[in-house]
Amino acid sequence: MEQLFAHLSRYHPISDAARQAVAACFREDVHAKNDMLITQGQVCRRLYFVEKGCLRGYYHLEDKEVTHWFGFERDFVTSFHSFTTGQPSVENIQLMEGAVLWSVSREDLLRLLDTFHELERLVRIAYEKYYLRLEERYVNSQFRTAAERYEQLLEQAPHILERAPLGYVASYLGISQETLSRVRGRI
Amino acid sequence: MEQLFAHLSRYHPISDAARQAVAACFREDVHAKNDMLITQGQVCRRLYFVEKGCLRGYYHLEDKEVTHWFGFERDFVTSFHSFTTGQPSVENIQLMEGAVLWSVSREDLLRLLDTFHELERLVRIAYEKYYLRLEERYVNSQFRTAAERYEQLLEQAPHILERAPLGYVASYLGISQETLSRVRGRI
DNA sequence: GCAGACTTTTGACATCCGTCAAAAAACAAA
DNA sequence: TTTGTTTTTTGACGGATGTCAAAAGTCTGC
Repeated sequence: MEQLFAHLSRYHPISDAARQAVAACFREDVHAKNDMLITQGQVCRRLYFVEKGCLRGYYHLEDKEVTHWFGFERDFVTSFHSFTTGQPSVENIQLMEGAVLWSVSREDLLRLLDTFHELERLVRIAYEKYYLRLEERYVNSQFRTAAERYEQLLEQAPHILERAPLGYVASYLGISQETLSRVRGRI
Repeated sequence: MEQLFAHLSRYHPISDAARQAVAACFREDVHAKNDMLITQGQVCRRLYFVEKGCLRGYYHLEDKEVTHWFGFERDFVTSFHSFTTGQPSVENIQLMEGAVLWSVSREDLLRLLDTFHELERLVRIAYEKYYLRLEERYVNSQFRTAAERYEQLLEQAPHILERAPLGYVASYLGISQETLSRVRGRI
């Protein structure tokens, strides 16, 4: 829980009152490797904070799995579309390692944002950062060769390569596993 | 200005007090076709609302221009990275048609969000929607052929094809102009 | 240490798409 | 209309990358 607060205050300071309210809403869960947090078709009702471990979000395209994000320590993860709209998730969330997660329900979160302007602001700022991250990923994928994408990842997120199998990473980068393997061998 | 309020209240209702404060901060500007709103290297200090007209954001990659978004009536546009971080913009914003824009400075906007929790919430909700849009674009670009991307655009944003030259659209889709032309001929 | 499962690499081949160059078409201005 | 400019199309070609298939490597549990 301390880790959660430490991370939250990097977005925006939190008063004691808000801190207590947050503490009352978040709950801790332990998950085993390969557990599914959310399966496609379910509604994702919770937002998760990763204290320990890692997971991935993936969807099915034709008969393949496409991993479109990884979550590690100090990341917030959820099926964002499902969580914000209440519609069934198109993606699956799977534990890549055993993990300790803190989570809050959509209703509790909205109540918190309603009560504490400072938390609404914190979330607004967090969204800004997450948006920038996604935008950067988008720009870095368009018009880049397989080799360039791999090198970019190696620079910007080497931990992904250390903790995720190549097959997942390949689809994350938008290339085939075979191409990624060859690119990697060449460098 | 009425159009701006009408659009804002689609995200979240606005009280009279907030409405007056917003009205005091936004200003109207008219721009001519091909005007540059922001050039790469400048800091983008304002957020723009498009009342009439259209524009595009693009950046340079090697010796090409890559258009990475279009803005039309009722869109908010800015160089998001520069606007939120205060760093020089990597992108250029150019008018594709003469336009009527309403804009607010970063300082005024932050003051508004500080004073009115409801506006902070409105922005938080707007960010959610913009994030989902970007995410969808991202997913729709990865692992899709040129033809699929074009068809997707034809379904989801035909107005882009009606108002932007093919060259801009091609880079927006992440393909070459020649390929887009061929794809288009085949359908 | 061995069997079975999963992951990564290697090879052969086809194809989509980018590039370069030129023609055609559309548009604008005089 | 005529002329010049910009945009779009067409053609020829090569290369990067996907696909299929099999081999090699790694990991796990008994």
